[in-house]
Amino acid sequence: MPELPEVEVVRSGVEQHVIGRTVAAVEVLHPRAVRRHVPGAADFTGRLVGTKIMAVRRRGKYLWFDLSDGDAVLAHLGMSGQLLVQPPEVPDERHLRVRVRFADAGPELRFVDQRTFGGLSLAELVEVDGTVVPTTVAHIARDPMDPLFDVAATARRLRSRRTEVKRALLDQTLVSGIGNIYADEALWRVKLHGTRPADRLTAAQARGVLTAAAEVMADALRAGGTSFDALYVNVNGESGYFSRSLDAYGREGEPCRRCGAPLVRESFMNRSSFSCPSCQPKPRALRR
DNA sequence: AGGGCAACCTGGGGGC
DNA sequence: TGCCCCCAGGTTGCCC
Repeated sequence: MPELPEVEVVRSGVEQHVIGRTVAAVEVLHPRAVRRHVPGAADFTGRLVGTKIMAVRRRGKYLWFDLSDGDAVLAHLGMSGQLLVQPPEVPDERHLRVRVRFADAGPELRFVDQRTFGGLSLAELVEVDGTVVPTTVAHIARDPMDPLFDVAATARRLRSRRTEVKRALLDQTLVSGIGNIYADEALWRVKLHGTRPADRLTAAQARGVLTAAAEVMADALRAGGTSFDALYVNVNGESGYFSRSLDAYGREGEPCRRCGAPLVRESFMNRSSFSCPSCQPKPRALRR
């Protein structure tokens, strides 16, 4: 499942293949892929044709293409989305949703998505806090790898949340790019249980978990992006499988790499959380 | 206002 | 073998 590192791998991979190229034709093969583009598929296609791709940018898990007309194509991979650069003669992928052909007749850009949680849309650009982003991304916070990410300020906001720390880490309006996998990894690194109340963390703990998230992401990025879902494939069609195994996520029953205790899996928001029962003790019941 | 949570999807896997 | 149910999970939108 693509989180920030996977999306960055896709961004940097796609960038080399599409910048400076003019869109000649767009084919929407599944309407759900452009459902976020409210004016509809025909509008999406019509406005995209003839524009040139100027840049490929990212914030958190969102990716967008700056266009020569001043707008942008926003892409979100959802849980199974892929952006592939493929020669036109390559047969369509089973779950191909959108195809972008270029005027130079070179490789196409293809959006492939089995579970259809992802999608593309067109948006105007707007400046938010000194950075230009698509209007539909204006509410998304800077991610931990953003050069302008403010650890101290985000830690203060984190400590003001009356919720559990893992919930807060997954809130893209507080800090973006962190999904279920990297949240568990960051919490493991700083020995905090995900149900710890955010407003009971010390300033050092709050800064620590955010810094840990950035470090986990940097490690994953160096390894080419984590993914153990065969659905995730990078821009060249190669699996981004992380050769270095994770410390917490998916390791139920396996020994903690710090203390050896078997990790446990707990249900959380209809999904799974993995943690070390010894290093990351659950908070005692708290009186407020 | 802000937190919590159902709904949106598909395919793989387990149980029977 | 086949059917059914569960599971994975990011974001939105709605409820409280």
